[in-house]
Amino acid sequence: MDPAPASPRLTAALALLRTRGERVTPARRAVLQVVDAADGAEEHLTAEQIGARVAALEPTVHRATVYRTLTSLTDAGVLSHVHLGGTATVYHLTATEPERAGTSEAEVGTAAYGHVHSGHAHVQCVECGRVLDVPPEALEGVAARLLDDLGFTLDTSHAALLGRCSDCT
Amino acid sequence: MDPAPASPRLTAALALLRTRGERVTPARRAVLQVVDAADGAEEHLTAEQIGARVAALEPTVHRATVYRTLTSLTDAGVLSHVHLGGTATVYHLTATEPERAGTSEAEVGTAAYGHVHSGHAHVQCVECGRVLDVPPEALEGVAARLLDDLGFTLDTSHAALLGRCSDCT
DNA sequence: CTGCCTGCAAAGGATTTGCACTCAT
DNA sequence: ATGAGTGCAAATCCTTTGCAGGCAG
Repeated sequence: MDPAPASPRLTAALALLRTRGERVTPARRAVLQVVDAADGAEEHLTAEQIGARVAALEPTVHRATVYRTLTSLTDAGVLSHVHLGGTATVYHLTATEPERAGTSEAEVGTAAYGHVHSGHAHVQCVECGRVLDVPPEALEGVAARLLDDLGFTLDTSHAALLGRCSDCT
Repeated sequence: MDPAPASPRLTAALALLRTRGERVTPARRAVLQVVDAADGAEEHLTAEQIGARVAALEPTVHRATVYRTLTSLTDAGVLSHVHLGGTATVYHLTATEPERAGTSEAEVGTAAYGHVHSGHAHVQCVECGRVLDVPPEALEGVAARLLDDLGFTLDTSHAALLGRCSDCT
């Protein structure tokens, strides 16, 4: 009856974690669960926010542990982070493989573009802070050019571009 | 005999400052002088670094004042900042008009951070931290697309893109 | 069992704020 | 003169670290 009995991505993450020789503990499970849930809701959480939710979910887990966990899980490749607005760093599960979000993405109408995960790039509104996902292909041109001209390999999903969203223009 | 008797840009900045109804004080002069000097050297300074240099230049100016000054000068439009690597925020004079830096830029300096100025976009190497300038036009494609699809107005010079430079690939 | 991971608590570093005073205008 | 700007110092905020004990493997 629970809506999300055990996200397949969460399971995969835990498996990967063990593969990497890391231990699976309650704290790590809680962190991954929180991040996975946020991913599903297209939310971008900072270390602090993750800490808060973990605290709500598993009060025995200490803040410090959350920070250490985020670091080790990222090192292990289970988590990835994106730098937003030059200020915040948000975490998400490292998408092992591109998933097919059932939703009809590609739409522009409302707010977001598509979903989180994989190689998405991000843009953030400097006014309202909202984060929008951008299909990686949107940056292909720049990426190619940077590689050509500067030999610079662009990581399209590591940092957010800034600007103003339609609501704040 | 001083190498930089009084940078025209510094003078202009001070003038603009007054125009905006802001007062010209020793502290602000010092901050602007430090930032202008760094600009000339194609350096990117964080608030903290600016604070350090101001302290060396004008020991009576308090750290807190530097922070407040950076904020007000930015609000006044005299200074602008760029977010690097998603972590650091660096300041530079707002280029009132595109200037011709005598130096042969476009090239990657030696170590540290590189470059500044007007509408340049920035890319930063996640490995060595080096910052490269990118002509704004390189992002025109993305910018157009974001505006079209999302109504998002991209600010190409506000945040740095991340990746790996040729040396660190 | 062994040592990786955790809880706790205290340290740390960067930025901010209240308040009274000073100086630019 | 008059209030924007400043100095000082304490207060925050977020994150990290040293240690001893506990649990995963």
